[in-house]
Amino acid sequence: MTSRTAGESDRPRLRADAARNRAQILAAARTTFRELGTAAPLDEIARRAGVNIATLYRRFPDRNALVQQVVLDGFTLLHQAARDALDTAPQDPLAAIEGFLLRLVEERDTLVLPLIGGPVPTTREAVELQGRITPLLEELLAHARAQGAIRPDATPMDLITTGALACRPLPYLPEEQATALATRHVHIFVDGLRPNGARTLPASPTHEELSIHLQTDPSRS
Amino acid sequence: MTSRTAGESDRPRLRADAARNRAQILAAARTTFRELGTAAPLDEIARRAGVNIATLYRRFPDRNALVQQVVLDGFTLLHQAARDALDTAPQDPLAAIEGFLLRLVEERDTLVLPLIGGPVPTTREAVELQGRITPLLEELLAHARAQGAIRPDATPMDLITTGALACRPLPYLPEEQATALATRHVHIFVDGLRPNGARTLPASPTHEELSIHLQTDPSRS
Amino acid sequence: MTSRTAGESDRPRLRADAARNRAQILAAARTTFRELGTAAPLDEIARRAGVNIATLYRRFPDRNALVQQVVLDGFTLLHQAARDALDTAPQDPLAAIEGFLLRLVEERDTLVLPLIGGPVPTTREAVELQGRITPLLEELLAHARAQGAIRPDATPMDLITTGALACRPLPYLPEEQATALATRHVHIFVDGLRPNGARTLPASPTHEELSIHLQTDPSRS
Amino acid sequence: MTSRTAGESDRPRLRADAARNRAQILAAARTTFRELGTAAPLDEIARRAGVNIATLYRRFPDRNALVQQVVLDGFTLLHQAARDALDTAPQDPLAAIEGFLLRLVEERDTLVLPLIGGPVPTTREAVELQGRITPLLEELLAHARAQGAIRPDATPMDLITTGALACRPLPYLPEEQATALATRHVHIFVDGLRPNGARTLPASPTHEELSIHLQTDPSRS
DNA sequence: GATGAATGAGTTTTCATTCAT
DNA sequence: AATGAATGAAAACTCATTCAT
Repeated sequence: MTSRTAGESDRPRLRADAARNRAQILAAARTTFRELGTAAPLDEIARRAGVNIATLYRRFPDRNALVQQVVLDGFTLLHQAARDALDTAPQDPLAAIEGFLLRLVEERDTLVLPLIGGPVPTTREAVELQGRITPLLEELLAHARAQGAIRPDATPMDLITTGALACRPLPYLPEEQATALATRHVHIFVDGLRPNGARTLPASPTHEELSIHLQTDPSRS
Repeated sequence: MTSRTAGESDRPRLRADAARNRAQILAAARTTFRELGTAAPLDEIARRAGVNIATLYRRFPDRNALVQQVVLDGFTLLHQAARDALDTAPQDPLAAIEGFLLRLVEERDTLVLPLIGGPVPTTREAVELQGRITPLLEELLAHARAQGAIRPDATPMDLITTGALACRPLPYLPEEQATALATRHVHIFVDGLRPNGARTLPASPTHEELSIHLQTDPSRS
Repeated sequence: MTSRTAGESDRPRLRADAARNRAQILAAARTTFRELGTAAPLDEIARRAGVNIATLYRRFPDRNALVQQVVLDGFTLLHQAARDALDTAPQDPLAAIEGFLLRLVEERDTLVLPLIGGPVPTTREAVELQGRITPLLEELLAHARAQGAIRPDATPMDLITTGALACRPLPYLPEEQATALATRHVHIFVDGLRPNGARTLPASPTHEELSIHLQTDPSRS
Repeated sequence: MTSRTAGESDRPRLRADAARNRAQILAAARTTFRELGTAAPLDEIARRAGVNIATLYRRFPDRNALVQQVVLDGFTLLHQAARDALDTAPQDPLAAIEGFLLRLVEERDTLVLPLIGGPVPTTREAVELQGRITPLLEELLAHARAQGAIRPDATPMDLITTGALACRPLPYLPEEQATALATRHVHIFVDGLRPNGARTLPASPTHEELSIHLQTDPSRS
């Protein structure tokens, strides 16, 4: 991945140093949001990025602008991961699903915010991107179902839920160990997706039901 | 569960009204920490508990004292859930494991903090309790292995990781739907624990490796 | 000095435990006021006295009541010291003056407040007592002047100023050393009071000028 | 004295407006500490300095940083006064000593804190400066002794004690009258320093004994 | 008479945000 | 474009005071 972030193409090209600062701010924002939540002090983010707080404000006029860019970057990655998984799905769809989930775990530093539980995306770009992901996952599952490689009642929401959960920070563990644990978790989960001996799953809320609730932000965090 | 909270027995008995306030403060703290993180404003907790902020401070001299009591209460529940699961393990050990995980999901309001990723427990009581949980889970797994009901490489840490992940708040969803999604997730995960067709799991960090890192708190949150 | 404090005779006799508490509160108040000023937390005084804050409030309805009692006790001591000095003045008036000042230094724990720089006395009793002290000191000086034992321009205010200064806490020094330094200081000062080779002193504000200003309290401290 | 304060040279140069604010904060701190003690509300200091409380915090991260700078400024003045006194000592050493003490009284607004009884200096700079003062006073006394102008047993500590006492605020008196009283006091004290008829002084704690105790701060005040 | 408890009103400290350099 | 500086507003924490036991 390059240092340019999603959605940047609309904007006038930044001076080299400004672009570097912007990237550093976003990187600092991601790790800080992961550790302290999206209510984390902006000072702290600026400090970690090595820039003055006023520089952060010049790039992102308010907290939400920063949060939304982080969200958008996350959705971009998520979308890309789903597309890439779809490419390999015809050969081994379950491996493709597992690869998709493991990639989310690996890149979860970039993904803190966009999954269930993150802030509601409010930019047009992010909302559109979000809408394009579920169909891709549905398609991924369709491949697997067609080959009898998966229990028939698994849904895109189950994959998103798993991504959301497995990407959550386990903040008191070093990266390596947290990744190892999350990887094992995904591994077992994917084994549970196989059809042999699968029990019937309890009912899932529909995507529509979920969407209704994804529009209101209960808090700043 | 009674309204008395863990560890209270050491302390001089509180007056009835004070005990009520204390319980309300802890309940408010749990929901607030879930929603806003452990850096949440203490005012907010006091407001939700219906007491003055100074009353909160009288009971809990600083934020950490409150956090630690919430952690302790969580470990108490976790310990009890493990013990109860062990009671039913002889009949159907996998059902006991699933019941254990689903109980954590159901009672996750009380469990926000004590699992991996929560604040490091610093009180003697909490540390002791924490240390007693892994052996119980090991015993639970031993039952399942003895009956050939589970893949042999699953560890207590896998169960704790799953509990930690599945209990994480999905804050933009109403309780009911979040519970439904987490329940399905656990269901699939438990199916993945069965031995038939299980692939070999990647390596797990050992309990010792993990313990080393659970002693330092990178931040207040 | 007994454990009864000045002005107590007006009040109904206290129960033995209450009297003990009252004395402990006053002792704690004196040391606390010396260390932290009269704005010191009343909690702290109650804590040092080993009683509940509400008990302090029962004895002294507000901070000023406590301060005034400490002031009154101080004036009582000051008055007594002046009277005692006067008794020995005929033999050696300069020794009497020195004895007076050194006694103030020794008992300065009880004297923190009543001298120049302390809170303005507002109770009738304290004001009366205060008014009786200057004449006693004037008489003491008259003896000394009559015997040619002192420079003629020294005034009661000079003695009070010296008492006020020498009684000030030097809080980072242990009692013993602070007393030693103050004792030497008084010693040298009294040598400076002798008439031989005395230079003329600069003008003193009159007692009347000073009195005017002693009626307003610039702050709570 | 210029508007720059001691120790500033280490720091990056402040912007002109910031330097002005800093000086105003220190001036306000000095008068406020004199009146209310070092536990005085920092709001009050900010208010008197005409700046926002947050501006005060930007310059001085906590109360102690402010206190220490005031201490340091005081030591700087004290050191300078001792050096200046030494310049005039050869002609009339006793006048030099008296001038030294009277200068402290006159400038006592700047000197509230650094003498015995003030907060223990904790910065390297202040400790060094403090250590350089006693030898200067010893030299001053040596001149006086060499000319037979002073009682032989007077020590630097006696001068420091006198400075400490004479500089103490007499807060219920207007400056002018407090100065007049302190001036008379110093005058008499210096007369007491002369050798003629001097009695032997009681023992003094040594400088070493005192130093031991000057390293622990019994309280914030 | 004494105390545990509660609270309202501070004071301290931090943070988001804007402005001047 | 970036930063040092300032500030108002919020949050953390303390204290004086009163009440109920």
